[in-house]
Amino acid sequence: MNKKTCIIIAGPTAVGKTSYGIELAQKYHTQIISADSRQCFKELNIGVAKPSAEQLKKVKHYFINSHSIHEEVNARMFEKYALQNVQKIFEENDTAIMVGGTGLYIKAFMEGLDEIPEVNEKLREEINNNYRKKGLEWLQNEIKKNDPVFFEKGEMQNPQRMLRALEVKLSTGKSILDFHKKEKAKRNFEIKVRLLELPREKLYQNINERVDQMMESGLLKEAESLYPFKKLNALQTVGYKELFDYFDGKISYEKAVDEVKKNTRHYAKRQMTWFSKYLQNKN
RNA sequence: GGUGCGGUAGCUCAGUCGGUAGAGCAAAGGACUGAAAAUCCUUGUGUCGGCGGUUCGAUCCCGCCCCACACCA
Repeated sequence: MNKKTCIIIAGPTAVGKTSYGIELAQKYHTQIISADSRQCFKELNIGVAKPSAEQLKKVKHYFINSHSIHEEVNARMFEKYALQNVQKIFEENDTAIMVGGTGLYIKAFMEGLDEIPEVNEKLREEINNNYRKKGLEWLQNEIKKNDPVFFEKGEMQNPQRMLRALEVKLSTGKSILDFHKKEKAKRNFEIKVRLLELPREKLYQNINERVDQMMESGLLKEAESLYPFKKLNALQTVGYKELFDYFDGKISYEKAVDEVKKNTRHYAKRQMTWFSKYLQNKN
């Protein structure tokens, strides 16, 4: 009996994952699960370099336009979503394709995230509000008082991690770091990885050109329509937040476009760092 | 042509009352378990415009030259 296989295509933004993935999916007559934390939002189009309507017609994509910016999407949720849908693909195919640049999501799919109990919504809000009012020092002190393990080993300058650590500790009584000791999850299918790469210079050129194309395609208008939602997590996104700053009069239009290019380059670099650590070409 | 103000890290500039220099931004590297296109950490040697002079010692003082800007002719 054939063993089911998921081929994962990963790599930095603007390296050419989308078209390569579609090519491969057509070859295997199968479907694609996107692993992109922003392309899943139906309200975000031009700025996230989503596959075109034409491309989406050629091959069915899961996790594209599947969610709204008003919903909460995260790595845990993606893991479940992707596992469920990869099984669906396997019902009719021996091969499934995953395409994406969100390293944590891919890792969650491959190895699983450790089981951590749900955190009470009110507690989360309370902690966030306190942090907003009282600042980093307050957060550091709270961690010091409540979670000595994290205080010792965690990132004590990184509010996002600290906020998460504190909510976990306060709601479970255990340090988040103590949840991280479990083994990697086993999957009942085979995983192959194809890491796409380009010389830095070429990649950066692609990025700069693509941003110019996005602006020509009407990204400014798209961002304008999303401006009312700029506080949402989904819009903490390169290509939008810079234009919001322009709308707010903080920077000029030219500066905003330059910032989009620069931040996209930084983003690509972070992806490359992540992938070089967690993924190798496995065929 | 004259006067004034400058020429210091890729960019904007600070500074050294003379002992070969430092910030921000850019750039590079790294981390990463429910915000991950997020968030955080690390990294600064450069003929201090050129040539002379003074000095034990000049990027800093003096002279000349070159370049940029502003104003006056």
